[in-house]
Amino acid sequence: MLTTHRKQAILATLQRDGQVLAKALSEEFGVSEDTVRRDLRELAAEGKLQRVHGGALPSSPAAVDFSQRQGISTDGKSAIARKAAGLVLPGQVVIVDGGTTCVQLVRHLPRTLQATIVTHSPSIAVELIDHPGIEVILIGGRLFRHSMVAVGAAAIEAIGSIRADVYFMGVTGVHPTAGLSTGDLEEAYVKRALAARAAEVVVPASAEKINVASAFVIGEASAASTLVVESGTSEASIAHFTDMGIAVLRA
Amino acid sequence: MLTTHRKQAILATLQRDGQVLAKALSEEFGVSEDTVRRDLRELAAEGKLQRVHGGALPSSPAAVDFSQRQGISTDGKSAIARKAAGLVLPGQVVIVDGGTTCVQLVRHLPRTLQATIVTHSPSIAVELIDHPGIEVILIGGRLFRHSMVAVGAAAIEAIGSIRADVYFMGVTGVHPTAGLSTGDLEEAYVKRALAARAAEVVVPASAEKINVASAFVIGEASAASTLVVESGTSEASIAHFTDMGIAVLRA
DNA sequence: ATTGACATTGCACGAAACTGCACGATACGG
DNA sequence: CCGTATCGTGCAGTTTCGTGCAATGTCAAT
Repeated sequence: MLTTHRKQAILATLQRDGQVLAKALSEEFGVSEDTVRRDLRELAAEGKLQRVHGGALPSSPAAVDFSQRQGISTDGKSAIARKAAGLVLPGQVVIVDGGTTCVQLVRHLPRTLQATIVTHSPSIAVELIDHPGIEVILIGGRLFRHSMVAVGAAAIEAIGSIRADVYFMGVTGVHPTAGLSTGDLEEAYVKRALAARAAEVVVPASAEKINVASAFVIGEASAASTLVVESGTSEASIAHFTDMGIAVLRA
Repeated sequence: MLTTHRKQAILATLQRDGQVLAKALSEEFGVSEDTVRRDLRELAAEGKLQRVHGGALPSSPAAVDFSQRQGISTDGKSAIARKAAGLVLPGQVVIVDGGTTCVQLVRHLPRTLQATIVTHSPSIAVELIDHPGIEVILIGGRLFRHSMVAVGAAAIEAIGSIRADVYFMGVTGVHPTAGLSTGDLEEAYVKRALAARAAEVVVPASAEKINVASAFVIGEASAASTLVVESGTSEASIAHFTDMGIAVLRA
């Protein structure tokens, strides 16, 4: 394992969980705690995180609290979310994934919208409390801790009785050949099941996800009928996708 | 648990409630009171809070988040919730209803508790994000708008595969003859189904619910194995329930 | 192919931090 | 005034940390 990869993984874990423990990291990567401590020290020297006894915390508390917990994120992501939200038509049945981008998306839905929203994310459900016109269908199951979405057999079974017009799928990577991917196997299964039940699959793809392949494959890139990308995305980066017949919207 | 994280959590709790008690914090974090006192002393030295006998107060009164505090009643309801939360034993499978009292309840669960919590309320699920030892099982279904809990056939079916030790049932009325009742028919069905799957049913009953009958009956009062009432509740009001063999705890 | 400079890693060992317990002191309430 | 709860301090056990050092791997120049 490359040192650089390990450091990136540490930062990703930190971003996701809000904290990391030196001991847990050493077990996860199969290296000694000394090596992890060295990494943490160096990352702290670069200002990427804040070193504390036993592990590390984000350099600025706001970084994790706002972008992860409360969903406030970059302008690009917000623009994508707004663009994607505009695709929802009154009366439609819409599936919405968990994840920060999708939380943003439902925040951009008109408060008066009449629609049915299906979700396996409690966070999404809570966001929709004050949308009186929206009927919310919650997919149950075991909650996967990191992303707080329902997964497992119960979720898959419940999904079987859904028939939706659009599915907004959150992914961690969109790659021309490796396809759509995410960081957890169980999540991949659920996303695949959801995609099978929707007439259209829309993937909000912020800049850092384009041409990236994560550990677990959800399906071919063409499983997405539409990609929503940031306005600054280069034409070359998206040419592969348009060639495959995928519609690409710029936010 | 990271020391730094614990201190942050103490400050967050202080911000939310306007005060913290050393004893309560030690139980919540699963550390000795000495450790909590040390934390409080150090935070006081940094000026982050004001140390007082028994706990701590915000350094400046203005620091208290009043908007959040409105939701946190320091009165009987909070005491009931704390008392009820204390009934949960490590390793148990616990069903938690929706409703404000139950949200309070999970907030009082120790952060280090190892347990499985089953809920049909997205709000409860979201509250449990930062309890790493708790596995959350989400019951899906159509979300009943008023109380934001899953109801309907899908919820009933999912409940059928649950087997729990305790069920914390939120009700709007507890009456000696009219029994347990709530304000919505669908909710009544779900609560009945949940009660059937738990070995013990605990009903937190704040003062305004005692001897009240709402529109839809969940079951006989004796369907509850335990009532948790406010400390000021008169002996006469609860005599009927103890006569029925229901345990009554005073918060 | 060999050599040397350099980076990376793991281990050893003393230092520092964290935690819980014991004990006496202090504050609170009746 | 007294009993109880809370507090502060000292101390020991454990965990984590930082540094020095040796072993291993990489890469380029010879």
